[in-house]
Amino acid sequence: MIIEHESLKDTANVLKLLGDKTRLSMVSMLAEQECCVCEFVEIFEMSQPSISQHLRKMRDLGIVREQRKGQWVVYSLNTLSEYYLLIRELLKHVPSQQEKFDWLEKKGLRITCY
Amino acid sequence: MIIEHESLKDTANVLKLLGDKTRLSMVSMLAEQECCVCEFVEIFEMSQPSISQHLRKMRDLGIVREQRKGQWVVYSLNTLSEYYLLIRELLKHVPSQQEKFDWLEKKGLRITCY
DNA sequence: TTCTTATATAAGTAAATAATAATATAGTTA
DNA sequence: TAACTATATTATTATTTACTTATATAAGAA
Repeated sequence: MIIEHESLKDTANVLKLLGDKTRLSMVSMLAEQECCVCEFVEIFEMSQPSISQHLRKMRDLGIVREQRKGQWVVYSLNTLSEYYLLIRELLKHVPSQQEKFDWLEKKGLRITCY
Repeated sequence: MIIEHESLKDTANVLKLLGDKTRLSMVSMLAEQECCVCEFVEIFEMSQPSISQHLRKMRDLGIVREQRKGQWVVYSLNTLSEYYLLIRELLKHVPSQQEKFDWLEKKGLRITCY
């Protein structure tokens, strides 16, 4: 398979963005399931603006996409991103985040209406 | 193939380190050929201490290794690093740095004694 | 030994980043 | 409509990072 190279600068930008354990965990979660902002807030025990800003950075690079569903904004991995393949490969080196979803379920904090 | 997962934190640290275009370019070069410090200084038009500090960070994480050869210190990719596979995969998303070696040759700055 | 070249380290500074607090916006419910 | 919940944005601050200058170390040459 021939991979069309991203530029060095572009790849560095993606790595810098994912070189943060909160954001890396977020994309890893999104690779498993969609997730809304308030769920991230609970999971990471971090202020809502902080979560929102992490998501914005990834949105700005086109890595994730947002979709409003009623009162919630649901985020998902943007499979059409030029960096999608790179990200999928990176995530092979990150353990499953399933336990975070399990924790949300257990606490009754999972938004299940979508 | 089963990949033994690095921890999320470890992977994030590697990505943060390589999320800098100078360091990403350095490892990409080292994946092609060994290189000494003074060559990096010429290539990146950056002060020697700055180059040295970039190398140190990568050395501290075990990504690269150093080997003194006479008056020079030659760096290479550490193929025994637990992150070697990850790094190889990342580098598929970075264009070849061959032209940098070509430029060194042309300028007569290539250290060829090793 | 002294001089030169190559590299590393330490200290200081400027820029970038991540977090918080405060505020604004948008949808939902009463 | 007002009140409430979810999310985004802005401004500020603290921390981190990358670079520079100055200095130290180490090897080779004179």
